[in-house]
Amino acid sequence: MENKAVKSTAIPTAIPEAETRPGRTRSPRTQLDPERWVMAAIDVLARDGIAGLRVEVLAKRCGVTKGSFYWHFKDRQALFDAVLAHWKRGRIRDIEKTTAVTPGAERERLNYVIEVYGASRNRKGMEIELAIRDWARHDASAAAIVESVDLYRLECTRKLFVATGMTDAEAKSRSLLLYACVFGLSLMHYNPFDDNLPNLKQRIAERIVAD
Amino acid sequence: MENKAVKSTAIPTAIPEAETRPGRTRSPRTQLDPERWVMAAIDVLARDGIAGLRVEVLAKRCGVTKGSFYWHFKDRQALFDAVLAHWKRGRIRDIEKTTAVTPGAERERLNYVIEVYGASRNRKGMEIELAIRDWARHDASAAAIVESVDLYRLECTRKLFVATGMTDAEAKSRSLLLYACVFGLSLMHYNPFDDNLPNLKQRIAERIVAD
DNA sequence: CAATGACCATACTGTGTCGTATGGAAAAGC
DNA sequence: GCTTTTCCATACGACACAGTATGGTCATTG
Repeated sequence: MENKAVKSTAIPTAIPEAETRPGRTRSPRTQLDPERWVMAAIDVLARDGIAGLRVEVLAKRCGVTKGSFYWHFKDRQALFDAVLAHWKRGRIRDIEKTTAVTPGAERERLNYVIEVYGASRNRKGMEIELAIRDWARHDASAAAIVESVDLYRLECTRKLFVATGMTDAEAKSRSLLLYACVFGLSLMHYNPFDDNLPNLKQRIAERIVAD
Repeated sequence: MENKAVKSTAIPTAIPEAETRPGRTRSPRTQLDPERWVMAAIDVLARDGIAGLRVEVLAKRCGVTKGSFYWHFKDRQALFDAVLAHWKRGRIRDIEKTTAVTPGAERERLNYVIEVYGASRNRKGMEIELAIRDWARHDASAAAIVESVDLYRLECTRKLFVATGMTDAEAKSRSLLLYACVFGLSLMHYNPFDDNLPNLKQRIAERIVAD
Protein backbone atom coordinates (compact mmCIF):
# COMPACT_ATOMS: atom_id res chain seq x y z
CA MET A 1 0.00 0.00 0.00
CA GLU A 2 2.57 2.59 1.05
CA ASN A 3 4.46 3.83 -1.97
CA LYS A 4 8.04 3.55 -1.03
CA ALA A 5 9.40 6.35 -3.14
CA VAL A 6 9.08 4.62 -6.49
CA LYS A 7 12.00 2.27 -6.97
CA SER A 8 12.45 3.12 -10.66
CA THR A 9 14.02 6.52 -10.16
CA ALA A 10 14.84 8.89 -12.98
CA ILE A 11 14.98 7.90 -16.62
CA PRO A 12 12.54 10.64 -17.46
CA THR A 13 12.45 10.95 -21.24
CA ALA A 14 15.58 9.28 -22.51
CA ILE A 15 15.00 5.89 -24.04
CA PRO A 16 17.32 3.46 -22.35
CA GLU A 17 17.41 0.55 -24.72
CA ALA A 18 16.37 2.36 -27.89
CA GLU A 19 14.71 -0.78 -29.21
CA THR A 20 12.97 -3.87 -28.01
CA ARG A 21 12.72 -2.46 -24.55
CA PRO A 22 10.39 -4.27 -22.21
CA GLY A 23 10.03 -1.23 -20.02
CA ARG A 24 8.26 1.08 -22.37
CA THR A 25 7.47 1.05 -26.05
CA ARG A 26 8.95 3.82 -28.10
CA SER A 27 5.66 5.43 -29.02
CA PRO A 28 4.05 7.20 -26.09
CA ARG A 29 1.03 4.94 -26.30
CA THR A 30 1.57 1.79 -28.25
CA GLN A 31 -0.81 -0.69 -26.79
CA LEU A 32 -0.91 -4.16 -28.15
CA ASP A 33 -4.07 -5.89 -29.23
CA PRO A 34 -4.59 -9.59 -29.97
CA GLU A 35 -4.20 -8.83 -33.67
CA ARG A 36 -0.64 -7.61 -33.20
CA TRP A 37 0.19 -10.68 -31.20
CA VAL A 38 -1.19 -12.93 -33.91
CA MET A 39 0.82 -11.14 -36.58
CA ALA A 40 4.02 -11.57 -34.62
CA ALA A 41 3.11 -15.17 -33.87
CA ILE A 42 2.75 -15.96 -37.55
CA ASP A 43 6.16 -14.44 -38.15
CA VAL A 44 7.71 -16.67 -35.54
CA LEU A 45 5.74 -19.65 -36.77
CA ALA A 46 7.08 -19.21 -40.29
CA ARG A 47 10.63 -19.02 -39.01
CA ASP A 48 10.77 -21.60 -36.25
CA GLY A 49 7.66 -23.73 -36.61
CA ILE A 50 5.05 -24.40 -33.99
CA ALA A 51 7.62 -25.72 -31.55
CA GLY A 52 9.46 -22.40 -31.65
CA LEU A 53 6.35 -20.39 -30.97
CA ARG A 54 6.93 -19.73 -27.28
CA VAL A 55 5.28 -17.10 -25.19
CA GLU A 56 8.42 -15.46 -23.88
CA VAL A 57 10.11 -15.47 -27.26
CA LEU A 58 7.08 -13.83 -28.77
CA ALA A 59 6.87 -11.27 -25.99
CA LYS A 60 10.49 -10.27 -26.46
CA ARG A 61 9.82 -9.90 -30.15
CA CYS A 62 6.93 -7.56 -29.35
CA GLY A 63 9.07 -5.57 -26.94
CA VAL A 64 7.05 -6.51 -23.88
CA THR A 65 7.03 -9.25 -21.27
CA LYS A 66 4.72 -12.18 -21.02
CA GLY A 67 2.67 -10.30 -18.47
CA SER A 68 1.15 -8.57 -21.46
CA PHE A 69 0.56 -11.80 -23.30
CA TYR A 70 -1.45 -13.37 -20.53
CA TRP A 71 -3.60 -10.29 -20.42
CA HIS A 72 -4.70 -10.75 -24.02
CA PHE A 73 -4.75 -14.54 -24.13
CA LYS A 74 -5.89 -17.17 -21.71
CA ASP A 75 -2.93 -19.39 -22.47
CA ARG A 76 -0.68 -20.55 -25.26
CA GLN A 77 -3.39 -22.63 -26.87
CA ALA A 78 -5.62 -19.56 -27.19
CA LEU A 79 -2.94 -17.92 -29.29
CA PHE A 80 -2.69 -21.03 -31.42
CA ASP A 81 -6.41 -20.98 -32.06
CA ALA A 82 -6.28 -17.30 -32.99
CA VAL A 83 -3.40 -17.95 -35.37
CA LEU A 84 -5.28 -20.74 -37.11
CA ALA A 85 -8.44 -18.67 -37.42
CA HIS A 86 -6.52 -15.72 -38.80
CA TRP A 87 -4.68 -17.87 -41.30
CA LYS A 88 -7.85 -19.53 -42.49
CA ARG A 89 -9.59 -16.19 -43.06
CA GLY A 90 -6.62 -14.89 -45.00
CA ARG A 91 -6.39 -17.99 -47.16
CA ILE A 92 -10.08 -18.01 -48.01
CA ARG A 93 -9.92 -14.37 -49.03
CA ASP A 94 -6.81 -15.02 -51.08
CA ILE A 95 -8.28 -17.99 -52.86
CA GLU A 96 -11.42 -16.12 -53.78
CA LYS A 97 -9.37 -13.27 -55.16
CA THR A 98 -6.96 -15.51 -57.04
CA THR A 99 -9.56 -17.74 -58.66
CA ALA A 100 -12.03 -15.00 -59.54
CA VAL A 101 -12.25 -15.01 -63.29
CA THR A 102 -14.10 -13.64 -66.28
CA PRO A 103 -15.60 -16.41 -68.40
CA GLY A 104 -13.16 -17.64 -71.02
CA ALA A 105 -9.98 -16.86 -69.10
CA GLU A 106 -10.03 -19.91 -66.86
CA ARG A 107 -6.89 -21.48 -68.23
CA GLU A 108 -4.82 -18.35 -67.79
CA ARG A 109 -6.17 -18.10 -64.30
CA LEU A 110 -5.01 -21.61 -63.47
CA ASN A 111 -1.56 -20.80 -64.76
CA TYR A 112 -1.60 -17.70 -62.63
CA VAL A 113 -2.43 -19.77 -59.56
CA ILE A 114 0.55 -22.01 -60.19
CA GLU A 115 2.83 -19.07 -60.81
CA VAL A 116 1.73 -17.26 -57.69
CA TYR A 117 2.46 -20.19 -55.40
CA GLY A 118 5.80 -20.83 -57.01
CA ALA A 119 6.89 -17.23 -56.93
CA SER A 120 9.77 -16.42 -54.66
CA ARG A 121 8.25 -13.12 -53.64
CA ASN A 122 5.83 -14.80 -51.30
CA ARG A 123 8.28 -17.23 -49.86
CA LYS A 124 6.96 -16.03 -46.55
CA GLY A 125 3.48 -17.28 -47.32
CA MET A 126 4.83 -20.67 -48.29
CA GLU A 127 6.88 -20.89 -45.12
CA ILE A 128 3.69 -20.32 -43.15
CA GLU A 129 1.93 -22.98 -45.20
CA LEU A 130 4.60 -25.54 -44.53
CA ALA A 131 4.84 -24.70 -40.86
CA ILE A 132 1.09 -25.05 -40.40
CA ARG A 133 0.98 -28.29 -42.36
CA ASP A 134 3.73 -29.74 -40.23
CA TRP A 135 1.84 -28.53 -37.20
CA ALA A 136 -1.25 -30.31 -38.52
CA ARG A 137 0.60 -33.62 -38.44
CA HIS A 138 0.37 -33.66 -34.66
CA ASP A 139 -2.50 -31.33 -33.82
CA ALA A 140 -6.10 -32.11 -34.62
CA SER A 141 -7.28 -28.49 -34.60
CA ALA A 142 -4.59 -27.46 -37.06
CA ALA A 143 -5.42 -30.48 -39.20
CA ALA A 144 -9.06 -29.45 -39.31
CA ILE A 145 -8.16 -25.94 -40.45
CA VAL A 146 -5.82 -27.26 -43.12
CA GLU A 147 -8.48 -29.61 -44.38
CA SER A 148 -11.08 -26.86 -44.68
CA VAL A 149 -8.64 -24.65 -46.56
CA ASP A 150 -7.57 -27.49 -48.82
CA LEU A 151 -11.13 -28.42 -49.68
CA TYR A 152 -11.95 -24.81 -50.46
CA ARG A 153 -8.95 -24.46 -52.71
CA LEU A 154 -9.60 -27.74 -54.47
CA GLU A 155 -13.19 -26.76 -55.07
CA CYS A 156 -12.29 -23.37 -56.55
CA THR A 157 -9.80 -24.77 -59.02
CA ARG A 158 -12.09 -27.66 -59.81
CA LYS A 159 -14.62 -25.15 -61.11
CA LEU A 160 -11.97 -23.55 -63.26
CA PHE A 161 -10.99 -26.89 -64.77
CA VAL A 162 -14.61 -27.76 -65.39
CA ALA A 163 -15.03 -24.44 -67.17
CA THR A 164 -12.28 -25.45 -69.58
CA GLY A 165 -14.38 -28.38 -70.69
CA MET A 166 -13.19 -31.22 -68.49
CA THR A 167 -15.31 -33.86 -66.84
CA ASP A 168 -15.82 -33.48 -63.14
CA ALA A 169 -13.60 -36.41 -62.26
CA GLU A 170 -10.79 -35.12 -64.46
CA ALA A 171 -11.19 -31.63 -63.05
CA LYS A 172 -10.91 -32.99 -59.53
CA SER A 173 -7.78 -34.93 -60.33
CA ARG A 174 -6.21 -31.86 -61.92
CA SER A 175 -7.05 -29.79 -58.85
CA LEU A 176 -5.35 -32.30 -56.63
CA LEU A 177 -2.39 -32.51 -58.96
CA LEU A 178 -2.05 -28.74 -59.05
CA TYR A 179 -1.88 -28.15 -55.34
CA ALA A 180 0.07 -31.30 -54.58
CA CYS A 181 2.68 -30.20 -57.09
CA VAL A 182 2.81 -26.67 -55.77
CA PHE A 183 3.32 -27.73 -52.18
CA GLY A 184 5.57 -30.60 -53.10
CA LEU A 185 7.92 -28.42 -55.08
CA SER A 186 8.29 -26.05 -52.17
CA LEU A 187 9.19 -29.04 -50.07
CA MET A 188 12.00 -30.32 -52.24
CA HIS A 189 15.60 -29.26 -52.72
CA TYR A 190 16.27 -29.63 -56.40
CA ASN A 191 18.19 -26.52 -57.29
CA PRO A 192 21.21 -28.13 -59.00
CA PHE A 193 19.00 -30.54 -60.91
CA ASP A 194 18.85 -28.32 -63.97
CA ASP A 195 20.26 -24.98 -65.06
CA ASN A 196 17.01 -23.90 -66.61
CA LEU A 197 14.46 -24.44 -63.90
CA PRO A 198 11.94 -21.93 -65.29
CA ASN A 199 11.75 -24.09 -68.39
CA LEU A 200 11.01 -27.18 -66.32
CA LYS A 201 8.39 -25.34 -64.30
CA GLN A 202 6.75 -24.15 -67.49
CA ARG A 203 6.52 -27.70 -68.74
CA ILE A 204 5.05 -28.80 -65.45
CA ALA A 205 2.44 -26.06 -65.50
CA GLU A 206 1.41 -27.04 -69.01
CA ARG A 207 1.17 -30.65 -67.98
CA ILE A 208 -1.19 -29.68 -65.18
CA VAL A 209 -3.53 -27.35 -67.02
CA ALA A 210 -3.38 -28.39 -70.67
CA ASP A 211 -5.62 -30.99 -72.25
CA MET B 1 19.39 -70.88 -16.92
CA GLU B 2 19.09 -71.18 -13.17
CA ASN B 3 16.84 -68.61 -11.63
CA LYS B 4 19.29 -67.03 -9.33
CA ALA B 5 16.82 -65.64 -6.86
CA VAL B 6 17.72 -62.08 -7.56
CA LYS B 7 15.61 -59.17 -6.47
CA SER B 8 13.12 -60.02 -9.12
CA THR B 9 11.36 -62.70 -7.11
CA ALA B 10 9.03 -64.97 -8.97
CA ILE B 11 8.04 -64.33 -12.51
CA PRO B 12 10.92 -66.42 -13.76
CA THR B 13 10.41 -66.11 -17.45
CA ALA B 14 7.98 -63.24 -17.41
CA ILE B 15 9.32 -59.80 -18.05
CA PRO B 16 9.67 -57.98 -14.73
CA GLU B 17 8.60 -54.48 -15.61
CA ALA B 18 7.00 -55.59 -18.81
CA GLU B 19 8.49 -52.62 -20.63
CA THR B 20 10.57 -49.49 -20.33
CA ARG B 21 12.49 -50.36 -17.22
CA PRO B 22 15.57 -48.24 -16.58
CA GLY B 23 17.01 -50.58 -14.00
CA ARG B 24 17.81 -53.53 -16.18
CA THR B 25 16.87 -54.47 -19.66
CA ARG B 26 14.66 -57.49 -20.00
CA SER B 27 17.18 -59.64 -21.83
CA PRO B 28 20.06 -60.75 -19.64
CA ARG B 29 22.52 -58.88 -21.82
CA THR B 30 20.93 -56.39 -24.10
CA GLN B 31 23.60 -53.88 -24.84
CA LEU B 32 22.75 -50.99 -27.00
CA ASP B 33 24.79 -49.90 -29.95
CA PRO B 34 24.54 -46.65 -31.91
CA GLU B 35 22.44 -48.44 -34.50
CA ARG B 36 19.71 -49.21 -31.98
CA TRP B 37 19.70 -45.61 -30.83
CA VAL B 38 19.35 -44.39 -34.38
CA MET B 39 16.44 -46.74 -35.02
CA ALA B 40 14.61 -45.51 -31.95
CA ALA B 41 15.46 -41.92 -32.87
CA ILE B 42 13.88 -42.29 -36.28
CA ASP B 43 10.77 -43.65 -34.63
CA VAL B 44 10.51 -40.63 -32.37
CA LEU B 45 11.37 -38.32 -35.24
CA ALA B 46 8.49 -39.67 -37.30
CA ARG B 47 6.07 -39.20 -34.43
CA ASP B 48 7.10 -35.89 -32.89
CA GLY B 49 9.42 -34.23 -35.35
CA ILE B 50 12.93 -33.03 -34.72
CA ALA B 51 11.79 -30.83 -31.85
CA GLY B 52 10.44 -33.85 -30.03
CA LEU B 53 13.63 -35.83 -30.43
CA ARG B 54 14.99 -35.34 -26.93
CA VAL B 55 17.71 -37.35 -25.30
CA GLU B 56 15.81 -38.30 -22.18
CA VAL B 57 12.67 -39.17 -24.07
CA LEU B 58 14.66 -41.40 -26.35
CA ALA B 59 16.44 -43.03 -23.44
CA LYS B 60 13.18 -43.86 -21.73
CA ARG B 61 11.98 -45.36 -24.96
CA CYS B 62 15.07 -47.56 -25.06
CA GLY B 63 14.60 -48.61 -21.47
CA VAL B 64 17.79 -46.94 -20.23
CA THR B 65 18.85 -43.57 -18.92
CA LYS B 66 20.68 -40.84 -20.73
CA GLY B 67 23.90 -41.96 -19.16
CA SER B 68 23.90 -44.64 -21.81
CA PHE B 69 23.19 -42.16 -24.57
CA TYR B 70 26.15 -39.94 -23.78
CA TRP B 71 28.41 -42.94 -23.81
CA HIS B 72 27.50 -43.75 -27.41
CA PHE B 73 27.16 -40.19 -28.67
CA LYS B 74 29.10 -37.06 -28.03
CA ASP B 75 25.98 -34.95 -27.84
CA ARG B 76 22.54 -34.52 -29.35
CA GLN B 77 23.91 -33.24 -32.63
CA ALA B 78 25.94 -36.41 -33.09
CA LEU B 79 22.72 -38.41 -32.97
CA PHE B 80 21.19 -36.06 -35.52
CA ASP B 81 24.08 -36.59 -37.88
CA ALA B 82 23.83 -40.35 -37.46
CA VAL B 83 20.10 -40.23 -38.16
CA LEU B 84 20.63 -38.25 -41.34
CA ALA B 85 23.38 -40.56 -42.54
CA HIS B 86 21.29 -43.64 -41.81
CA TRP B 87 18.27 -42.18 -43.57
CA LYS B 88 20.28 -41.24 -46.62
CA ARG B 89 21.77 -44.71 -46.95
CA GLY B 90 18.36 -46.29 -46.66
CA ARG B 91 16.84 -43.97 -49.23
CA ILE B 92 19.60 -44.52 -51.76
CA ARG B 93 19.24 -48.28 -51.41
CA ASP B 94 15.49 -48.04 -51.74
CA ILE B 95 15.64 -45.85 -54.81
CA GLU B 96 18.04 -48.16 -56.54
CA LYS B 97 15.82 -51.12 -55.79
CA THR B 98 12.62 -49.35 -56.80
CA THR B 99 13.89 -47.95 -60.08
CA ALA B 100 15.83 -51.02 -61.18
CA VAL B 101 14.17 -52.18 -64.33
CA THR B 102 14.38 -54.52 -67.27
CA PRO B 103 14.38 -52.63 -70.57
CA GLY B 104 10.87 -52.07 -71.84
CA ALA B 105 9.15 -51.98 -68.48
CA GLU B 106 10.03 -48.40 -67.62
CA ARG B 107 6.51 -47.07 -67.65
CA GLU B 108 5.21 -49.73 -65.32
CA ARG B 109 8.14 -49.02 -63.07
CA LEU B 110 7.24 -45.35 -62.88
CA ASN B 111 3.69 -46.22 -61.98
CA TYR B 112 5.04 -48.52 -59.33
CA VAL B 113 7.11 -45.70 -57.85
CA ILE B 114 4.05 -43.52 -57.57
CA GLU B 115 2.01 -46.30 -56.07
CA VAL B 116 4.65 -47.18 -53.51
CA TYR B 117 4.92 -43.65 -52.18
CA GLY B 118 1.18 -43.22 -52.03
CA ALA B 119 0.57 -46.55 -50.35
CA SER B 120 -0.71 -46.38 -46.82
CA ARG B 121 1.37 -49.34 -45.77
CA ASN B 122 4.48 -47.26 -45.56
CA ARG B 123 2.87 -44.31 -43.87
CA LYS B 124 5.76 -44.56 -41.50
CA GLY B 125 8.28 -43.91 -44.23
CA MET B 126 6.37 -40.86 -45.37
CA GLU B 127 6.14 -39.52 -41.82
CA ILE B 128 9.91 -39.74 -41.65
CA GLU B 129 10.19 -37.97 -44.98
CA LEU B 130 8.01 -35.12 -43.88
CA ALA B 131 9.69 -34.80 -40.52
CA ILE B 132 13.13 -34.63 -42.11
CA ARG B 133 11.97 -32.14 -44.73
CA ASP B 134 10.54 -29.90 -42.06
CA TRP B 135 13.77 -30.30 -40.18
CA ALA B 136 15.64 -29.25 -43.32
CA ARG B 137 13.82 -25.94 -43.32
CA HIS B 138 15.87 -24.80 -40.34
CA ASP B 139 18.96 -26.98 -40.44
CA ALA B 140 21.62 -26.78 -43.09
CA SER B 141 22.96 -30.29 -42.59
CA ALA B 142 19.50 -31.80 -42.95
CA ALA B 143 18.89 -29.65 -46.01
CA ALA B 144 22.08 -30.96 -47.59
CA ILE B 145 21.02 -34.57 -47.03
CA VAL B 146 17.58 -33.91 -48.43
CA GLU B 147 19.07 -32.28 -51.48
CA SER B 148 21.38 -35.17 -52.18
CA VAL B 149 18.53 -37.66 -51.86
CA ASP B 150 16.24 -35.55 -54.00
CA LEU B 151 18.82 -35.22 -56.75
CA TYR B 152 19.45 -38.94 -56.72
CA ARG B 153 15.76 -39.72 -56.95
CA LEU B 154 15.19 -37.19 -59.71
CA GLU B 155 18.07 -38.60 -61.66
CA CYS B 156 16.83 -42.19 -61.41
CA THR B 157 13.34 -41.39 -62.60
CA ARG B 158 14.69 -39.09 -65.26
CA LYS B 159 16.45 -42.06 -66.81
CA LEU B 160 13.21 -44.02 -66.75
CA PHE B 161 11.34 -41.23 -68.49
CA VAL B 162 14.08 -40.89 -71.07
CA ALA B 163 13.85 -44.62 -71.71
CA THR B 164 10.20 -44.16 -72.62
CA GLY B 165 11.20 -41.88 -75.44
CA MET B 166 11.03 -38.42 -73.94
CA THR B 167 13.46 -35.60 -74.43
CA ASP B 168 15.79 -34.88 -71.57
CA ALA B 169 14.06 -31.65 -70.64
CA GLU B 170 10.66 -33.30 -70.64
CA ALA B 171 11.97 -36.22 -68.62
CA LYS B 172 13.37 -33.84 -66.03
CA SER B 173 10.11 -31.98 -65.72
CA ARG B 174 8.22 -35.25 -65.31
CA SER B 175 10.63 -36.35 -62.61
CA LEU B 176 10.07 -33.15 -60.71
CA LEU B 177 6.34 -33.42 -61.19
CA LEU B 178 6.31 -36.99 -59.97
CA TYR B 179 8.06 -36.42 -56.68
CA ALA B 180 6.47 -33.05 -56.05
CA CYS B 181 3.07 -34.63 -56.46
CA VAL B 182 3.90 -37.57 -54.26
CA PHE B 183 5.15 -35.43 -51.39
CA GLY B 184 2.52 -32.79 -51.90
CA LEU B 185 -0.31 -35.28 -51.69
CA SER B 186 1.00 -36.62 -48.42
CA LEU B 187 1.02 -33.06 -47.15
CA MET B 188 -2.60 -32.27 -47.91
CA HIS B 189 -5.86 -33.13 -46.18
CA TYR B 190 -8.31 -33.82 -48.98
CA ASN B 191 -10.12 -36.89 -47.80
CA PRO B 192 -13.72 -35.65 -48.19
CA PHE B 193 -12.97 -34.10 -51.58
CA ASP B 194 -14.16 -37.15 -53.47
CA ASP B 195 -15.64 -40.53 -52.66
CA ASN B 196 -13.52 -42.30 -55.22
CA LEU B 197 -10.01 -41.19 -54.42
CA PRO B 198 -8.32 -44.20 -56.05
CA ASN B 199 -9.87 -43.10 -59.31
CA LEU B 200 -8.46 -39.59 -58.93
CA LYS B 201 -5.05 -40.95 -58.03
CA GLN B 202 -5.12 -43.20 -61.07
CA ARG B 203 -5.84 -40.21 -63.29
CA ILE B 204 -3.02 -38.28 -61.66
CA ALA B 205 -0.57 -41.12 -62.18
CA GLU B 206 -1.49 -41.34 -65.83
CA ARG B 207 -1.05 -37.62 -66.21
CA ILE B 208 2.42 -37.88 -64.80
CA VAL B 209 3.76 -40.86 -66.75
CA ALA B 210 1.72 -40.95 -69.98
CA ASP B 211 2.66 -39.13 -73.14
C1' DC C 1 -8.88 15.47 -8.20
C1' DA C 2 -9.94 10.88 -6.94
C1' DA C 3 -11.30 6.43 -8.56
C1' DT C 4 -11.53 2.92 -11.87
C1' DG C 5 -9.95 -0.11 -15.34
C1' DA C 6 -6.73 -1.31 -19.10
C1' DC C 7 -2.22 -2.74 -19.83
C1' DC C 8 2.17 -4.32 -18.57
C1' DA C 9 6.55 -5.50 -15.40
C1' DT C 10 8.39 -8.38 -11.93
C1' DA C 11 8.88 -12.24 -9.09
C1' DC C 12 7.89 -16.78 -8.25
C1' DT C 13 6.86 -21.99 -8.71
C1' DG C 14 7.16 -26.06 -11.24
C1' DT C 15 8.68 -28.79 -15.00
C1' DG C 16 11.49 -30.48 -18.76
C1' DT C 17 15.80 -30.72 -20.85
C1' DC C 18 21.10 -30.69 -22.01
C1' DG C 19 25.29 -31.90 -20.63
C1' DT C 20 28.77 -33.43 -16.99
C1' DA C 21 30.72 -35.96 -13.21
C1' DT C 22 31.07 -39.99 -10.89
C1' DG C 23 30.43 -44.52 -9.38
C1' DG C 24 28.94 -49.35 -10.01
C1' DA C 25 28.21 -53.76 -12.26
C1' DA C 26 29.13 -56.97 -15.79
C1' DA C 27 32.24 -58.75 -19.29
C1' DA C 28 36.68 -59.39 -21.35
C1' DG C 29 41.59 -59.78 -21.05
C1' DC C 30 45.74 -61.09 -18.39
C1' DG D 1 42.32 -65.03 -9.45
C1' DC D 2 42.74 -59.80 -10.57
C1' DT D 3 42.57 -55.84 -13.64
C1' DT D 4 40.79 -53.28 -17.30
C1' DT D 5 37.26 -52.00 -20.33
C1' DT D 6 32.59 -51.53 -21.55
C1' DC D 7 28.18 -49.93 -20.56
C1' DC D 8 24.89 -47.78 -17.76
C1' DA D 9 22.61 -45.43 -13.29
C1' DT D 10 22.53 -41.56 -10.38
C1' DA D 11 23.12 -37.01 -8.97
C1' DC D 12 23.96 -32.49 -10.08
C1' DG D 13 24.07 -27.61 -12.17
C1' DA D 14 22.39 -24.60 -15.51
C1' DC D 15 18.93 -22.96 -18.40
C1' DA D 16 14.44 -22.22 -20.89
C1' DC D 17 9.78 -22.16 -20.57
C1' DA D 18 4.41 -22.16 -18.97
C1' DG D 19 1.55 -20.18 -16.05
C1' DT D 20 0.24 -17.44 -11.70
C1' DA D 21 0.27 -13.70 -8.44
C1' DT D 22 0.83 -9.21 -7.54
C1' DG D 23 1.76 -4.65 -7.99
C1' DG D 24 2.79 -0.42 -10.79
C1' DT D 25 1.64 3.01 -14.43
C1' DC D 26 -0.86 5.16 -17.32
C1' DA D 27 -5.44 7.12 -19.42
C1' DT D 28 -10.13 7.82 -18.84
C1' DT D 29 -14.21 9.05 -16.34
C1' DG D 30 -17.06 11.06 -12.99
